[in-house]
Amino acid sequence: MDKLNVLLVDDHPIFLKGLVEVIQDEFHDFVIHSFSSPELAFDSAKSLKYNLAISDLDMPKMNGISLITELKILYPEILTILLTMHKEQDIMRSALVNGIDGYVLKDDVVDELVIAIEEVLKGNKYISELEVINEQDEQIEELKSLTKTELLVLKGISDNKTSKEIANDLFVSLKTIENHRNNISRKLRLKGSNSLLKFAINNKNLL
Amino acid sequence: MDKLNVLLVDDHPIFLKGLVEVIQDEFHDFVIHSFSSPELAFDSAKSLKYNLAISDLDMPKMNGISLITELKILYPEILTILLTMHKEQDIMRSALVNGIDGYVLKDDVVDELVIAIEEVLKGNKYISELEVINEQDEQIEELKSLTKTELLVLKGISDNKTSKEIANDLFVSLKTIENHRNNISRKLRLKGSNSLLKFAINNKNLL
DNA sequence: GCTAATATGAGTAAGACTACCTATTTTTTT
DNA sequence: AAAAAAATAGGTAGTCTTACTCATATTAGC
Repeated sequence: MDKLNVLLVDDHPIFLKGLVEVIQDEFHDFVIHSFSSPELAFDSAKSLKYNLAISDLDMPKMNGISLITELKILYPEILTILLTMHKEQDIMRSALVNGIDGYVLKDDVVDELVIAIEEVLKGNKYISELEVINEQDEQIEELKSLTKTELLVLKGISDNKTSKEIANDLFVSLKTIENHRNNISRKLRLKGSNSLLKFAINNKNLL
Repeated sequence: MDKLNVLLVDDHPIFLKGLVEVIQDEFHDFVIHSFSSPELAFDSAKSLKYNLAISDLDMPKMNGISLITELKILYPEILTILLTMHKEQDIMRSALVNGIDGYVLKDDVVDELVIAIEEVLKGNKYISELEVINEQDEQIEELKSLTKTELLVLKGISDNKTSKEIANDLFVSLKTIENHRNNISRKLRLKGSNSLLKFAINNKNLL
């Protein structure tokens, strides 16, 4: 097997170093060139033909998908793997649409990345398994089932308002707000003292 | 100079590998033991005395501050450096309150970590982006005026426990916990419905 | 040893939230 | 137009939290 030129890009220098180690340990026939920015990586790709590119998704200025799209224009046959913190399905799907061959979650174990590289080299696609959905994620899914008014109430709660204050804000009765609270709690499967308040504070960023 | 036992903890295996490389490259007299979870790290610390501990802040279950607090109980003279994505002031302040010696942002360049280690070994404190830290937020300052038991109660509240549950945990009367809550609220100048709960959740990372 | 701080526990009252109900009006969907 | 969903509001009971007061035993500091 010939030597393969491998392009490695991550803006976190320490992570990048770990990445080089992990990959070189496993694939002795790789000639790895690592870069801490997509711009430097792309510059290098202008003068050196790469067979495989492995890039972080979230980087300043140019993101991983843009970089890989550019690289594909230069070398249409280049194989590509994206590394990311995101486990969202739509980003993954978007990655595949953009001609990415592999998609690996950053906090997965080393084995996962190795398998991904092997599969991609064989010509297959590889996508990290979706994380098991936990309780919290389920609840966030349920957020979509809330009505406009319920979301308004939840927003009020997350803004440290009492039911009485929210009632005054919305010009309705305290009892109406209490009913909304109950309905929200039922939809989100929340039980017990102040569980709704806790949820609202912890998910303030979503509201 | 004697060999130094260094404990390294990060739940991202690839980053952890990079970390080992970077540190070993620079400090040849370090005997580095790396772990992917605070629990494993702490178990190891029970049978081996470490001189320096470098840990990620955000990890599942036990966080970096808790780990380092526990390690300090075992080895009061241990030097400690926290790695984190967060540049928030309150977390940094909390780190300092908890006796952490160094605080380095994960995406900083390698040199920064090396400098941090060198400074901490000299007995100095090292904090990334010093200028961010300034004394504001009186409430968080007032945290220092809380007694041990009051902090325990506050921790319980931030862990979503009711007064009744905390009372059971600590084998005291519900009334005692209610009194502690009142004393805490007075010290932190908190007033109104569930203000203590809101404070506890919002400052969970400090407790 | 004396004093202050801490931890413990109780009494009482009020306010807030939860957890069920039922019911009417308004809006949206089919 | 009929049916479904959403918003409104009230009842009742129970739990939890806040906000005071007071009291006592233990611990820590001077």
